[in-house]
Amino acid sequence: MQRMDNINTPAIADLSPERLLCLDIQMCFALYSASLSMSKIYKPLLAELGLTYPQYLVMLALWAQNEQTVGELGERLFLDSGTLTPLLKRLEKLDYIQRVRSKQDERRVIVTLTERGDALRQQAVQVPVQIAAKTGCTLQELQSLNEQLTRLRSRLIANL
Amino acid sequence: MQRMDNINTPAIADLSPERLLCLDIQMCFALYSASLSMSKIYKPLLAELGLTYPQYLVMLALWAQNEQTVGELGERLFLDSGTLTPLLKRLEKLDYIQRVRSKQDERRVIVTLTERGDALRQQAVQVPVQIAAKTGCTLQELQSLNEQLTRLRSRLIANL
DNA sequence: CAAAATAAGATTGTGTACAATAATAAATTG
DNA sequence: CAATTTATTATTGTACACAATCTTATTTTG
Repeated sequence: MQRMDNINTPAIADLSPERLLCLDIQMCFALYSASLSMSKIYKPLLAELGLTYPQYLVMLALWAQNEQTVGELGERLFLDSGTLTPLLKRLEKLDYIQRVRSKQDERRVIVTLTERGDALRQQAVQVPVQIAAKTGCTLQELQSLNEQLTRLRSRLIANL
Repeated sequence: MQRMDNINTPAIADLSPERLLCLDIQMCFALYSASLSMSKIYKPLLAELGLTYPQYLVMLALWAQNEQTVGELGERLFLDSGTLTPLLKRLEKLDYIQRVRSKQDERRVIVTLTERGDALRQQAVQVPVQIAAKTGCTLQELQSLNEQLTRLRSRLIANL
């Protein structure tokens, strides 16, 4: 059943500017502050692995699929080379990854896990277990939030 | 009715590490990337006001209540002086705020809107209207996300 | 094939975030 | 009341984010 002319869901446009302003700001701020709080929760756990939160995301992407170009990593993580290049250089200095220019296309830089970077995966498995306890989320909440935020992100990116 | 022994909501602890890892990571990444996408949506609109997104949040806090100390702003926005001090200096250079040491307690710095900063409010009212269109959220989504994210943030901060 | 256009990363500059530390002021306490 | 402790903000250093620009390599096109 498609949505009918809906009495229970007033359109955004029908709200008073004040109410709209209030809700919109609240949601955006909730998003912003929840995201910062989340990275603070991760910080001490990731510090044991020598990683920051964005570095952890890159490692997750590489553990899921090794050998990706900078561009591919950027597409998956929604980050550009200005963010990734220095971050990847730090991961390289830690000997978690290797950066090698492609022979087929000298413009591309291929990022590969080192042995040490691959081994780190075993240690990293415990991270989300400890995080889950700290977030105090039910499975429903995790799933629901994940879906809503992913949908939101899609719409935002489509309108950039 | 309090939650009973619930067949429909398996506990986090009952999940396999793989599934937990997957969900947890997805949610955290969704949060992180949605937050970054949101600030990208705001950026061009706020640029017209000469503001960054965190600066906009500070202005919103001051429009809601003028004359706040650095500490009070930090408590509302979940930011510390290391972030706020340079940000406030930039807002001061823009002549949107004033920073004055309290006479009663020389440790405190009181932040006040300038005439220009107060006037900016009129221009800023249109921002959330334009944002709402771009987010493509229903009222339900805004409310639901706001509540969920605020609850999440509370739990995260309680566990820092 | 040479010139122009496009693509992929790197670099530069600005502005957060935040831990750690410092500097100063106020409050507490022996 | 002097010494210690605590509170408030500022400073320093590291690491993102990202716009704008640059460099180099590939692709397209006349």
